[in-house]
Amino acid sequence: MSPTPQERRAARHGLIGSAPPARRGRTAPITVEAIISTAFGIVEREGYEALTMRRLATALETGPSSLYAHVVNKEDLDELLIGRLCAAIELPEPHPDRWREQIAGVCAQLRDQYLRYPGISQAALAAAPANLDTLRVSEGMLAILLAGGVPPQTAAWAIDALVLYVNAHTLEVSYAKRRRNHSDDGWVVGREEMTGRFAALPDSFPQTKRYADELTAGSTEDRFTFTIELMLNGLL
Amino acid sequence: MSPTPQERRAARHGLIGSAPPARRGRTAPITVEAIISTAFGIVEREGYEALTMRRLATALETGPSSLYAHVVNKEDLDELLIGRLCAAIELPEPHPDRWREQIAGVCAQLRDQYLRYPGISQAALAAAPANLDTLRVSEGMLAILLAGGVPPQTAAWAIDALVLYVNAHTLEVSYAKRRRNHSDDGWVVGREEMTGRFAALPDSFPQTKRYADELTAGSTEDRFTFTIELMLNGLL
DNA sequence: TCTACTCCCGAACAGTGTTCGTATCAAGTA
DNA sequence: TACTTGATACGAACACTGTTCGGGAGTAGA
Repeated sequence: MSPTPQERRAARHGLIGSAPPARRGRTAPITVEAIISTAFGIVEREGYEALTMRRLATALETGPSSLYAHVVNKEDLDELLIGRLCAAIELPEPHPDRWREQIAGVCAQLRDQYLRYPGISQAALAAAPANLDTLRVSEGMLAILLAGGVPPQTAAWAIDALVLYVNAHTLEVSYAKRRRNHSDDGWVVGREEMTGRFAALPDSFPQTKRYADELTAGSTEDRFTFTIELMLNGLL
Repeated sequence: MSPTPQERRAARHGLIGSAPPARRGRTAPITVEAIISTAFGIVEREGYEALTMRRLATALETGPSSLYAHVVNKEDLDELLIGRLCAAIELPEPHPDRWREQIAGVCAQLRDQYLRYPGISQAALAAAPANLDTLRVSEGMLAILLAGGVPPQTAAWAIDALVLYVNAHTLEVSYAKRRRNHSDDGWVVGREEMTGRFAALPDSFPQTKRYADELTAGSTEDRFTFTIELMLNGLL
């Protein structure tokens, strides 16, 4: 008996490994691998919101129901995607003196991956956090922090905070970019117009008016590194 | 001519205030106020994912299309909800010596509001960040940080980081709770089973196995205050 | 050749947000 | 009083979404 998608999912969560199934009489057989790669292609080109089962099926030249032979759910597909995404993260060998830049580097890798596939952080936030691939990067980050002399309890909680922030930050950036592309409304505005709008606020916003420059300063990358460094500062 | 929903939205984003429309021949006239309050009721009882236009319409004893006379979009409705939610935040008078607890208190208020309406942080993350109500709490937090002696640029960026983390944290907690309620699968497990599962990992996860206790330690509230304090530590 | 067993997929179901055209009703005006 | 005006409300429909079911197609083994 061939594995049901549920069994595949269980195998992914556990440690069982099975041989891949043989191909059939299609031009390109539908495999979990093919599903994942075309899904990534769709997300990279059109964003995560465009990744629907139908869109994915037509990209594979088939119907939506064919996907459910290899994938339990859309939720399951999302889990596969973020697992694959985490598997691409390179974890450096922990070096006690360079723990800060090493952690920052891993976070930057995560950010780049998430931004390469816009909106996929939504799936990352919703996904079960016990996936084996996500656990791998947690393990790597934990090793770096411990090598740097961070206390275990602090390190454990800090990792959660860091990846949570990376997820949220990339999600917000993707939303902002989407809003900018869908610029049907005049709501999304540029930097200088934002400053002017802050300056034109009623007097019940004194600080916001006064520090409009600071509030709108910095690229998204600046804000990202600022926050990461901010969290890293308190670890020792 | 009565205001279209678009005009209402523009009025909310700007500073124009208009008189409420007169009521009609319904038992309870359908107003933006009624829409918001019943929407909050639905989210509080059944979660944000249950808040659909149809569900909201039937709760108001009408059809889905009737809502679009008062609300532009579902996105617009979401914006209204998080605006209302932010309006309920009490901002303390800044006290230079107590800026840390004051900021932590505001964050805790935000967290409690978000957790009271599970899943609504999703709307908060997607919403345009320039809403007047959200700007009010930003103004309040900025005032507290400045009074505490935090440099303006640091304060401005820290506020973004803080509210972003609060959003992400509450969203994750809501997801976990939903997963626990929908416990059709046996995937969601308790604390001790989580620890055991970590301990049973393959040897490629040495640190995770070794520090399984630390990784699963602490309530969600502990982790929340830890991260907030972590970020606050680096501000001076 | 016949059977068993995969894999695959068309059709349909129950949802979702949203729009269009129309009906209903209060107020203002001749 | 009769009539227009204008806003409010809503039924029906459209284009989507994820998902399930029953059967079709084709290979592998007996």
